[in-house]
Amino acid sequence: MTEPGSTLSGGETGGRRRLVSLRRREEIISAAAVKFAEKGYHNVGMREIADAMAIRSASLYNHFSSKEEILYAICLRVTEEPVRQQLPLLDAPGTPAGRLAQLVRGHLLHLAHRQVEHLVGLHEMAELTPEHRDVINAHRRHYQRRVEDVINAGVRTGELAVQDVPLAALFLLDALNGFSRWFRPDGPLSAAAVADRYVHLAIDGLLRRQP
Amino acid sequence: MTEPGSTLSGGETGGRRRLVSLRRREEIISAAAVKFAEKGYHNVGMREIADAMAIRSASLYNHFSSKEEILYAICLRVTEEPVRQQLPLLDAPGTPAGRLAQLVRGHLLHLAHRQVEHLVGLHEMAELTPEHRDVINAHRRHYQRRVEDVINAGVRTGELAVQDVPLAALFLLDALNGFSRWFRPDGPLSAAAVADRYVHLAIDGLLRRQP
DNA sequence: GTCTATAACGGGATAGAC
DNA sequence: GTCTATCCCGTTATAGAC
Repeated sequence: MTEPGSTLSGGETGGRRRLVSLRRREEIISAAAVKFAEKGYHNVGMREIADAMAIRSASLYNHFSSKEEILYAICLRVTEEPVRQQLPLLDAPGTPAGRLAQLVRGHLLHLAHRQVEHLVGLHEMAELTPEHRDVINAHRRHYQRRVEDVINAGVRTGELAVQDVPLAALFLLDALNGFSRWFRPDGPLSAAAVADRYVHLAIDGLLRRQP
Repeated sequence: MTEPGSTLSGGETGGRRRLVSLRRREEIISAAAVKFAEKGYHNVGMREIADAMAIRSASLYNHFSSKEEILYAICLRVTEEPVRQQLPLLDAPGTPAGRLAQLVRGHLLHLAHRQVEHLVGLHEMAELTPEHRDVINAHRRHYQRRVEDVINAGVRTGELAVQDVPLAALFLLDALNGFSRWFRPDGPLSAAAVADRYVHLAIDGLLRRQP
């Protein structure tokens, strides 16, 4: 009645049932992400994650079949979620440069919104199983490809001037993702303020829009 | 006679003695860096590092007092060494933009030359003791500060046009450092070829030299 | 779904002979 | 400086009661 198999994680094939259990999963993911970001994946035990939830470590195995599954869920949040939430910005109306500007902005805001998860996802990739790592890398490559596509579109319309598009995309995405490592919500600039300036640096500078 | 205290690591205060022992240290650092980059710091045991050197794990403690000291030595290679070897490029003759271009090139070549060490240094910072982490961060900040300085100099001469210099420096350095994560020596572009294009993207694009 | 209790394992580090 | 042998501790994960 209360749903068996809730420890099975990956597929998420089912439908609308198991509401409470899903909530619990999300809470565990968030709590674990904070700890992992703070101290590193291997310096956080299941006991410590459980402590943050005020339960015992054994109880975590009702929601995840292993510690690695928790890490995998965190990594999905910062790869699959941007694919679903940010990439549609590239299909909106507007010129390629304008759509790319919106993506850059959305990308940075997502990095700020899910900062701890991004920190974990960037640093702990090596701890995933090869199968899970492949899935994560596929999401990343998909995202990167779409960025290359819109830059190419901008080059065709003459809005952008880039010689080596894949290389420029790498340059850009590395610059953006670095943001999650140094941004502090209580710092002098808000995420939105940084986003404004990064959009200007990237579009008007790096990729050179012709006026 | 053969030097006591060779297990003491940090200071490096001494002079010219202990030649053999230093060689051994360097070999251990290199071997460990390869393993750490491959599998992650916590997935490599002292036994595995020792295996790569064809000695027993206990013998490693004649050269380093702990596993963390090995990691610290790796991190120094990619923070202290660039400060010593790359920053002098900023004191060479030439315009600010020209000197910065040489630094960008030298930075990327160093990232390629010491790629495994950079991968470790970027990913395993959390495993250092707070004291060691402070030293590493001080080197990083020093390097970053010098980059800001040369950009400021370029702005003053009118060669460069940048509104928020610290932010542009972060953008640039994040883009450059990302290179070590995706570069493959056996890939289509050599490190020098990437460096050429990155110099162009950074100086002529991002920071906009006036012709 | 959570608990107590514990199994099973591997890690870093040390002692002391040579 | 390297060896053999071992200590000591923390880890993930499981068993089975409630």
